[in-house]
Amino acid sequence: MSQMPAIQTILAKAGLRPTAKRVALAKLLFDGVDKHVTADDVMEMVRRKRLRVSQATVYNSLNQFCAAGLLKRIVIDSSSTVFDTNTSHHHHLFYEDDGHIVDLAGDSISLLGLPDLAEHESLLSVDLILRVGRAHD
Amino acid sequence: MSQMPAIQTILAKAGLRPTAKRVALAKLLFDGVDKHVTADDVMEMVRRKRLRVSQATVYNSLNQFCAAGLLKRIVIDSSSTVFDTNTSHHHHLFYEDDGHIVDLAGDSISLLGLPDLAEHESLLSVDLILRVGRAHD
DNA sequence: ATAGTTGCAAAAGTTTTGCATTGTA
DNA sequence: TACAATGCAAAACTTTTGCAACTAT
Repeated sequence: MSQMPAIQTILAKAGLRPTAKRVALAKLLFDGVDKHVTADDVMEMVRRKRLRVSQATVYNSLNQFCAAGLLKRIVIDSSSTVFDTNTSHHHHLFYEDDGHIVDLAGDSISLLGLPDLAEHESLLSVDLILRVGRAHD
Repeated sequence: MSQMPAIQTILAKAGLRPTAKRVALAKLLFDGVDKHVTADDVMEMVRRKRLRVSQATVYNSLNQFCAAGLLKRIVIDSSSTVFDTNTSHHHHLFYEDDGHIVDLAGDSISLLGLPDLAEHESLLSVDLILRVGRAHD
């Protein structure tokens, strides 16, 4: 189990003030276990823990965490945005059946033949999603 | 320029009745030039051509075209769904600046190290998006 | 003290749906 | 004729925003 720094430290390093709501949400997210959550998932966690955090604050905080580099926004399905607590370079296996997502180490797959970009352009990210479903046989 | 079969033929092959609205929308989309469009883009095309097709019908038709394999849904940005008239296996370059999308031939990039799947699972699709932005130097 | 945060409700944007009407086979 | 397709408006959802009250530094 990876040892996480104190929540206060995580927020401080990201330049975010450790307010009550942010600390509460960060505790839910940064517990050392990688997670993939939607805003609604977080609302559900908040409800279960009987916390008092509004939906707007959940959305705002997730966006702030993203901007600060604590979360990564992943685009899997246009129905809702998923946030990933694993911010390192990696890929995703997406199970269409139940919607769960599994991380694949970034170096486990190699991509050959990536195109050259123009001088003034840069590759911001390489997003690879493997969609998996039940075999149809 | 690739020669497209008649719209009626395309729809018939897909098992869709060639109704006036569907034919009109199919003409906009399947003109031999690959396109990436959102529902809103299609509404805009409809307006420009002074066609009388409602928003609901645009959405319904795009979904029907997708289900029939005439369009491919691509997930680039969770803000809106993009439909691709190129239904063959390929990848995407996404320019964050202006949101335009460029196709990359499926065989131009090779992926090594794709994980093995369980017996009852199958790989439905391999979606690769290269996000490009202005170089920050 | 001051600048950043929060909650609430409302707004905005995308997509779906119910239902009466119309068109296709 | 029977069934599918259409338009309209309204609903459903996700996400953002304006503003007054509050809180960390």
